[in-house]
Amino acid sequence: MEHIINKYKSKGFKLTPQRLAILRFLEGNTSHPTAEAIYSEMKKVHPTLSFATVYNTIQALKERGLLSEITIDPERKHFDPNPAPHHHIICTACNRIIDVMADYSETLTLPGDILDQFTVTGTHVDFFGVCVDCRS
Amino acid sequence: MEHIINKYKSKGFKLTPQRLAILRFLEGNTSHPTAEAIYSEMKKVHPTLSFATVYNTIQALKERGLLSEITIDPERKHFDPNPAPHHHIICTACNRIIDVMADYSETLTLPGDILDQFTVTGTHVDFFGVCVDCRS
DNA sequence: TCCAAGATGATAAATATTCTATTTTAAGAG
DNA sequence: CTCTTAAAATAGAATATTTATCATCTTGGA
Repeated sequence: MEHIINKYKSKGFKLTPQRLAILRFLEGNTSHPTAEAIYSEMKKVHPTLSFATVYNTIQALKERGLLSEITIDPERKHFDPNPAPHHHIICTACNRIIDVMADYSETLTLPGDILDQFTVTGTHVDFFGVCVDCRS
Repeated sequence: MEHIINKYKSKGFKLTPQRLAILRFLEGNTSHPTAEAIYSEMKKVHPTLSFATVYNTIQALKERGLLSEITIDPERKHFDPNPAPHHHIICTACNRIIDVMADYSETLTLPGDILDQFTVTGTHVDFFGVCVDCRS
């Protein structure tokens, strides 16, 4: 846990117990939690935690490029603490989101007329499907 | 305009003036409006229109596969009346969304472990960039 | 140990969307 | 053309999500 403290202190985070709990929860987390999921999980450890603190921490992480918003689920935003570029697949039945670790950057070329209009800064692929658990 | 009436009647739509105005506004519309944009545009023609009617019509169109939700903009949902599969690029400065008419279906192959877990039903590519107007 | 910047938490507010109940209307039957 | 009924429209309340405000408290460096 020491390395987490150093990691975020070096990024300019002031580390309070609440914030540290959130950072530890997110570290290496591949469950793509919603703000609500983070909040209710943290409530167990810090019952006085407020939603504002969750959103503040999310905001601080986003500003430093350590967390990204996932919009694949139209119902609500999910968050992903993995800064490595990757994609996602969502089960349209249970809304579970799984990482898709593949690099499509070479194949996703834009039509010429759009290349003239835009300077591209990023790409993200959303896959939709039904997972084995929901197929039965 | 006759063909719009027939098109939607044959799909089981009860055509009220408000609904018809929304359908005409969306027909061939590539501006990817938000619910708010549809509402304020329709207000000009039907001042008594309520937001519920906008959402009801959106819902009815979605159920019939004639409208899809676009989640590329984390701020709000946009809607696209083009049922043909395609992708989008958003300007991260002005939030303008443009269609990307390209077929990547051959190149977007999933890693084997995910193919075992999911039956894929669809794919959508989000491109992020800055448009010429915002670059200056 | 002290201080200032920044974080917390309660609350209010803004935004987006859905729901409820009532009134109105479209469209087919007769 | 009128009647009937299912569906749609409306207003407004309700819910959910996210942001803002502000007084209080805490972290971390001087």
